[in-house]
Amino acid sequence: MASPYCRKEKSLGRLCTNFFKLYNREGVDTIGLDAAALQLGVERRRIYDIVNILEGIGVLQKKAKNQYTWKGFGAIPEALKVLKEQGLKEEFGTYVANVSNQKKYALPSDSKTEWQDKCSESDKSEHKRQKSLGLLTQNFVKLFLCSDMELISLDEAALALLWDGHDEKALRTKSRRLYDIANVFSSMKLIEKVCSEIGKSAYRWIDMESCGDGLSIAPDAKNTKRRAFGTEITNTLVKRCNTSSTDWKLIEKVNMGIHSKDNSKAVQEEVLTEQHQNYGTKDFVFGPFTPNVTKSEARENKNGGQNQDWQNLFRDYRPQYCNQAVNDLFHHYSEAWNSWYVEAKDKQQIEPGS
DNA sequence: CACTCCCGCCACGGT
DNA sequence: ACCGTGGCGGGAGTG
Repeated sequence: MASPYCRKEKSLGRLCTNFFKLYNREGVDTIGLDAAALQLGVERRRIYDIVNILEGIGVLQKKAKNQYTWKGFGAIPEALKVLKEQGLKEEFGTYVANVSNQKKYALPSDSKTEWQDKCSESDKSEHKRQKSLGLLTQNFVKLFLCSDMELISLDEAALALLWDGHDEKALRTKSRRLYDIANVFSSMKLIEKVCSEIGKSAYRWIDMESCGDGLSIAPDAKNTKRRAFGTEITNTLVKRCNTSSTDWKLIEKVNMGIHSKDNSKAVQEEVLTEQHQNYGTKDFVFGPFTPNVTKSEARENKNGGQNQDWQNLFRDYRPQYCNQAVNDLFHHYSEAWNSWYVEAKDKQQIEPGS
């Protein structure tokens, strides 16, 4: 039912986690934005945020209108490598260093635009790209990969990447995007938030190779707040102020094919083919194969026995959660989905016309 | 109060 | 016109 508003539940980081739970598995190739929004229970606008950030690090690639190709975590290392090369060429490291040393005004605006406007410019779409979340994401990554700074605060990142030399208010506005990116990255365990005693928080890049696949749930000895991917994949659809007004009716309609917009058919098909869960009630559950695996039997990853070479994992292109329990869960779902799907298909043939 | 960042308005470009 | 996309910043939530 209408749960009370909880900001954390609605965070981009959480959404991102859910996004992965939904798509980071075998057999996923194309992602439709409508379906994603429906299944994750968020507005379309938020999907754009996630997608743009993920595209920046190679996890997704735009395929067509409304559609993205899922490249998966396996694509990250290569993307990072490219970004690092670019960044080194553009001398990102020195920029951050300057910023952190001299605080403001360290970055001559012309030299900044030098690398921000690397490619052609002048044309409008390029200008737009310069301000895009995707590019900011990539530049943010470069800061970490190309400087030898252990910790980078968002302030510093903002100064390095967004400071135009005078407009402080604009800087604050643009900085909001860095928070977005940082949250997504945190949920992916690409970076980690670290608080100094002064209360200042900064981020540390997590070297993926040094900790298993970097995307799994860490053994977590320290009090680093690493997030675990749970089993709930919808963001609660409770608005900040006004309660209710969830779209479950719409979801049901789409699922049942009685939505009246012309693109409903497409959406419906998308949902039908993509969704490996089933829903129809307000409280999202995993449909006909509700997990009976709350505590999965496989739990032998104690000593990080799987921390072998994470790149090997990717080599056979089966980037999965290193966490066995989550893996098993997905395996369970896809199995269940398969059987359910076949069953449903048969039924449809028997009673056509829905 | 400062920091964080959700939310949705609305501009813009493509169809 | 309409729709997909996504920049942007107001202001709510949090510590």
